[in-house]
Amino acid sequence: MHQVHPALRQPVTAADRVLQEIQRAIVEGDIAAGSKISEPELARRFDLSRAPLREALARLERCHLIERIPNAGARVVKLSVAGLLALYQLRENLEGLACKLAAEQMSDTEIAEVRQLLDQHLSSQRVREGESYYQEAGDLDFHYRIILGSKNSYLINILCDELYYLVRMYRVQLGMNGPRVSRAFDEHKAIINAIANRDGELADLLMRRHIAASRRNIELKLQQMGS
Amino acid sequence: MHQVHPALRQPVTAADRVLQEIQRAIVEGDIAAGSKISEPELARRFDLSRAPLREALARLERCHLIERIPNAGARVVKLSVAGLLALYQLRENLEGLACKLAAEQMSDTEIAEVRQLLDQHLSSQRVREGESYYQEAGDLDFHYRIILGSKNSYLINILCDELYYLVRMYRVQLGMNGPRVSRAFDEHKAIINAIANRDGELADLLMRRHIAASRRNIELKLQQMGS
DNA sequence: CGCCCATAGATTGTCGACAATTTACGCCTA
DNA sequence: TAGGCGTAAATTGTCGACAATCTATGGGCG
Repeated sequence: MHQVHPALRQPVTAADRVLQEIQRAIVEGDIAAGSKISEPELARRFDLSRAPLREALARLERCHLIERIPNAGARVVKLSVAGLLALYQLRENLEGLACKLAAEQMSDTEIAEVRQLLDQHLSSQRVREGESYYQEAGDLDFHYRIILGSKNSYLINILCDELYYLVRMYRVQLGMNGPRVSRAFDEHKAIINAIANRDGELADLLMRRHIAASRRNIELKLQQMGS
Repeated sequence: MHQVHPALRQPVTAADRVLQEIQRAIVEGDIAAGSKISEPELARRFDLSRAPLREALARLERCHLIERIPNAGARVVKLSVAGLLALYQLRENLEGLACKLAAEQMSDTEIAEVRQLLDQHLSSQRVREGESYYQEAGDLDFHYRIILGSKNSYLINILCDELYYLVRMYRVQLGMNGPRVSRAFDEHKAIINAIANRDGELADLLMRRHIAASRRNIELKLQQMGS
């Protein structure tokens, strides 16, 4: 039996469970962005001691959802245009690389499975027109598959474990909707086609554009909010 | 007063201190690659309780120096050709990006400081011909400056906090020496020149080649050892 | 003889309390 | 009234002990 990647490992310890709960709470804005994290309060709220809670906080810091200062506590990260640009700058590059590697590394069956996934999304999208949650989940699922397809464990770790929660936080709290939703499907299709043709260079380019378009969408929302 | 980057923050807590000690021990092979980490043993050895030690272990996992399995403990990472390739594949891309950004973001004074640093290295190299430790430290210093020059905090975090200890581990344990040492200086010079000319594309290319050359050097060593 | 299972030992995960540090408040002073 | 200082409260960091889980050894069974 081969070891599954930590990113999709199910929680076994109390720290794992509380981590997932707090992650969800922060990503969905249930715990407000910029607010202070109180260890005693969270410990009471989730009914466990501070030891596993602190373990969870360490991992939250790892995925950039909180910022800790020694002896002074932790704060939930604040969303900003500058932060979004820095994050997506990196994402464009890394997921572009993931595409290039996936074009070399993914097996034909893996590629077929991703195509099947896209067809599945397309049909469910026709039914639930404009339903942004499914789009969100479907988009993530697509990106995950490509990233895993790169077969580079360090790259997988950075994207799936360390950056994606923050990406989701921007997307959930600032919303992705409008005409982007339907276009994203076409872009996904073009990307997997390039990978199927083993054209890593093109897949890289298309993924960068895909992510840049997504960034502009959120950037606009952020600026609208700011004004 | 603005906040310094965590990468060069000095230790304030016991967990910070023991982290640095264990990091050094693993990187330099003082704690053997592939060996099991025993929490009680390390706690005795560094004369502290398991709480700060576990905090340190969490961060060691973050920079890929150990691998943990829930309820089963931690092992020091094993060096391998496959791991080296995956790591350097990522490094080429990320430091290439850092160069591109540095060409846009670094101030003229920052660039001048890096040039001064290189001159300094060159003169000290002439005196200590072939001294690999200084080369090692100097090379790291150069790369750090470029990375910090990118001004992208996520990129800085990944390279300086999460990947560089492992890079150093490969370099220290498998050694960088021979003709590479003197060539690296010239390559550094060419890279900072490209950045000074605000030619991000060239700086990117040169850095990728620089890192690829370094990889081949270590790869050779690893294969010699394996046979 | 090899494989499986049970038990004993050791290790990791979790808990509650104490120590060290930071933050908040009130007081004094200029 | 604004600012600085000292104390008190709260928070974080650390400790030692207990509970849950895994590993290893030995015995039984096919």
